[in-house]
Amino acid sequence: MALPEFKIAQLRHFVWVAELKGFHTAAEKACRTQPAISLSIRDLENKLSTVLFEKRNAKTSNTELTPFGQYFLPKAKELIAHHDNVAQDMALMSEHKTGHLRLASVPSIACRMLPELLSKFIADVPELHISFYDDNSEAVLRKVEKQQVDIGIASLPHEHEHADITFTPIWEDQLGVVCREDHPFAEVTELHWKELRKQRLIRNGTSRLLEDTEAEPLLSDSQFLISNMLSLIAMLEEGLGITTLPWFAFPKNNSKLRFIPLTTPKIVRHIGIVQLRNKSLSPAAEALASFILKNTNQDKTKDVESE
Amino acid sequence: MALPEFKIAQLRHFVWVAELKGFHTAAEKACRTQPAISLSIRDLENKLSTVLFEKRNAKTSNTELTPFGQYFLPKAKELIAHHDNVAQDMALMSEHKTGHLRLASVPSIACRMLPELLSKFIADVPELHISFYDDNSEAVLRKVEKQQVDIGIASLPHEHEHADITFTPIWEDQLGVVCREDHPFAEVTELHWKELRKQRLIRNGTSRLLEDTEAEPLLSDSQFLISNMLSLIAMLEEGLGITTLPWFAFPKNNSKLRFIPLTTPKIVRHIGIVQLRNKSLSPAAEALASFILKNTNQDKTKDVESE
DNA sequence: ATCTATTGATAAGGATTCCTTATGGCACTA
DNA sequence: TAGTGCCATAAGGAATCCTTATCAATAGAT
Repeated sequence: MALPEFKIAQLRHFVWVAELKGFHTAAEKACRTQPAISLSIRDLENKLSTVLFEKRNAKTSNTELTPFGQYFLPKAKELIAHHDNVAQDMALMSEHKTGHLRLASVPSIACRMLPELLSKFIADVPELHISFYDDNSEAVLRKVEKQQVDIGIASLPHEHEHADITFTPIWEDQLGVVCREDHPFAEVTELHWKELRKQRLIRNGTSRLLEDTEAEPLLSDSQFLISNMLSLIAMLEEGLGITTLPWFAFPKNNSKLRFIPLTTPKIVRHIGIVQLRNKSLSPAAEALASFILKNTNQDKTKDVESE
Repeated sequence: MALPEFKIAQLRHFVWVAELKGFHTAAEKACRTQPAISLSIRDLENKLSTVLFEKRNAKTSNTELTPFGQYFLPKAKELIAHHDNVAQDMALMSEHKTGHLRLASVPSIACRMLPELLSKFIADVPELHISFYDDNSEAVLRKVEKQQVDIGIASLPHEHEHADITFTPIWEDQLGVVCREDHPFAEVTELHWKELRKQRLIRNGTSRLLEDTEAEPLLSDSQFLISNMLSLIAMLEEGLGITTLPWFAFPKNNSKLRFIPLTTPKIVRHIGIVQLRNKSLSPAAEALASFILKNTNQDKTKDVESE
């Protein structure tokens, strides 16, 4: 005979009848009528081709298990417990309350936007584990492609258009000039690239944003390249020169430095969420993506213009 | 939301689709049509409120799991395995191929009938564990009452009628006289109790069967009481005297001794299966009981008369 | 490019299962 | 001997499952 296939509800009914010693109380607990429980138990007995409960001709009016039923009871309970564990686990998982979320982001967003976003996001999901990596855009994209990360935050260079990657733009990050507060530029509100030619310009990791723009000549003018951001800031504070930075990379609350938008050319990099095309996100990643989307839509451009 | 309740078949479908990488092959394996599998999976996805399989716009035409599905797969497999373990175990149990059977019997049946019966019974149930006890009828009954034993083989004294015990008679065991082959009785085919009065009668554990019969005076005539059966036989072989024994207690294949039925009074003890009333037997015990019944019905009386 | 074969999704109907209300039978109680 | 509490049974409706038939999309072949 083929192995029977138990239904979880059926097993629950059995356990309840056994433990509450009665069909009526079990029916109550199961939110069913008593005949439903009767049929359920009978079906189970047929599957096992054995009787589970003694016939009630005993003096005690309680329904009692047969030896076979006693043998079955603990196993049924274990099976139910196992099922419920899995069900609960999967429910938590699909409500992204648990699981593992791997995230990579470019440093500027990581410093400026993510701290607040992530702390809000994880506020009500204490069981969710998050692995975070920060790196430049290409590295972030690479991690996404290699599935080392579930979701990435980066800008999308043109050479990546071909890849199996979906890009959802979120932030617009405008390039500007950074100088010390006592620099003549500190007082102006916008700058033309040609105004920079007389200045001592320090290149940095973000300088290649100037490539393919009319301001490209600045790159060859430049004498310095400082790729480490902390060193760069220190040099700028020292008055060694000026540099160009995207707004998000400009350190927040820095009192010694000023950020002046570059208006000609206006260079904007679009930063957004990067994920593998044709691959669904885990519920947690999905939740984070929509959370970011929801919590940034309204101030997408304001962030750039304000302050 | 209440926890979802998975169906085992549904989980199987999921695992098959995942492992065979396709709905059609899974449907084949499940002996269902492809739409059935589609619906089954969709139902599961609704329960989990998540998608399990990537949409098939990928270049590879194989259906692939989502990360969530990958996380679910091993758990689903474990749950199915657990279920099947229990189902298999219970199936074996209900076919009495496994489990534990505790049996007590009076020694005569234990020696004369059970060896053959049990060896036949266990021939095709190698996983069944049997615990066997032999003792006199009262002790057997006590073990049954105390549920130290699932089933007993004994005769039912009158003082036990009241108890919660069911008795199914199987064998009729006739009392007879045992003497050495060179004794004058050895040649006769039946005896009257009065013929024993001139003999040296040895009492034994079974002698109380004579109580409440017209042959009761024999008990007070008797000079010896030997309760150990082996010693008793040795004494008889030595020609020390004669005794009364039920036929089943008379050692099989003993060439020195003879058994002569006592015809007046004809004393018969009924031996049968003893079990607790209102308590079902385990499948193994049930099987043994009906096995014994089936394999002894036809020669119930023949055993007593023959040889 | 068109055709074909294969894949999964969808719709509609029938079959099955599940659960309900109503009722029956049995044992214990008063 | 009627009453009460328990489970079993019967019959009908509701929900579920599974089928056939069809669609839509893709990949490979001609």
